[in-house]
Amino acid sequence: MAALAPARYNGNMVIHTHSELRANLPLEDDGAGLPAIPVSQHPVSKFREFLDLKKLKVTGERMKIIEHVFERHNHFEADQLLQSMRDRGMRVSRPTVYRTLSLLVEAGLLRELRFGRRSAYEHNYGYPSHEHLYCEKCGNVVEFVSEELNRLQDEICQKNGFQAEQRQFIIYGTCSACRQKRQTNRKYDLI
Amino acid sequence: MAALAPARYNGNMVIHTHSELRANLPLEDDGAGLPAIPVSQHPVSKFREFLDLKKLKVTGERMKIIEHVFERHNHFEADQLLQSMRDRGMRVSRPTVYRTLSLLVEAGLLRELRFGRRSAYEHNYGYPSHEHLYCEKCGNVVEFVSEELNRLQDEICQKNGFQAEQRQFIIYGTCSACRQKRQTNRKYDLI
DNA sequence: CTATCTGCAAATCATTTGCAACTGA
DNA sequence: TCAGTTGCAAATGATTTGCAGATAG
Repeated sequence: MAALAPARYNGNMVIHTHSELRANLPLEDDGAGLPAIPVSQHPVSKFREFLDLKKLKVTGERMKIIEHVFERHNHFEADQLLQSMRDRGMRVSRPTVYRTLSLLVEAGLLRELRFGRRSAYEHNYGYPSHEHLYCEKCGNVVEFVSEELNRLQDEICQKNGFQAEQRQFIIYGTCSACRQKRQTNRKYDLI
Repeated sequence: MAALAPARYNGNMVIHTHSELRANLPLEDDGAGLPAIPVSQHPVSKFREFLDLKKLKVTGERMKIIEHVFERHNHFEADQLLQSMRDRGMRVSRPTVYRTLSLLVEAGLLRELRFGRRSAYEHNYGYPSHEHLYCEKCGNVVEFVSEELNRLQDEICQKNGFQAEQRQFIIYGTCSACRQKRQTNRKYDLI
């Protein structure tokens, strides 16, 4: 049994909705993600509201970051975000990226994930609550939604007088693609 | 600081509050917990077997560490383990602690947990698989067992062709004790 | 104006590694 | 004997912080 999440998270996402909502989706997905939740405000205006409330400033850097982050639905790490912004010619410093990510989490716009030692982030606004299957071989992530899990959590929290703020349910293991690869390798080994 | 709540039993769910995980606190624990699983071998002999299989050596340091770790059922971090061993006059270096913890995880004797940035460890041999409620206010952890969750995991993995190696289900929030404290404070605020 | 930001360089902090001396099989 | 270990000091790598100059409101 390997240590927790040795593979570096590669930002690839394969999305699958748990069957309570949709029966057997193909494992490969177009990357569009789970169906978006209709929200009344754009994340940017939500963030402006938050900054206002906290008496913080709406700066060019903060706006560049949030716009970049909400362009696509994917998981990313601080460093990947920085790199991807720089690739597009947007100049921001690493500390500012970290500081802004913290604000976005505090504002409820992003959710922080810990697959491994580094923090990963994903949209928390306009995107349904979901869980993750993390492949330790290739670092891919599969998302799934389970109503049953919500129910189970409510039940457990109620019994313990616990007020849940958020949860992290990650199943670590080997994805179907990597299992097949392995199977192939095994055949070669046997020859 | 953290008063231990008594173990509580709720139908199928067995709940137990563990001692606080903060790095600055001693490794004290009440030693209770979920009911132990009967196992045929002592963890130490299991470890010896593992070392043998891997052609690794049974050293004094490794034995000191595993004996210390399996004396009590509690969660601990690498640094706490080191400190607690030193307090008892056992000399081991930090790198050796880290290296041995990795081996114990690899051998299936310990399970690695990540509540925060540091890794925490708990017994995985002779102790049932369980989940955690983590209080963000006081750092206390409540363990619980849910058969339903096992079933749910199997179902999800089967549907995704995913081979689960392990899982981490942590609910973050506020425990009942801290909620009550807060309630009390709130009353004062209102006066 | 001036409280808040930003970027830089340096600090932090858990964890890991290179290496020379040691030790179990 | 000698492959595998240990402890030390130093490296790593993600994240954070102090601070001087920049900027939003």
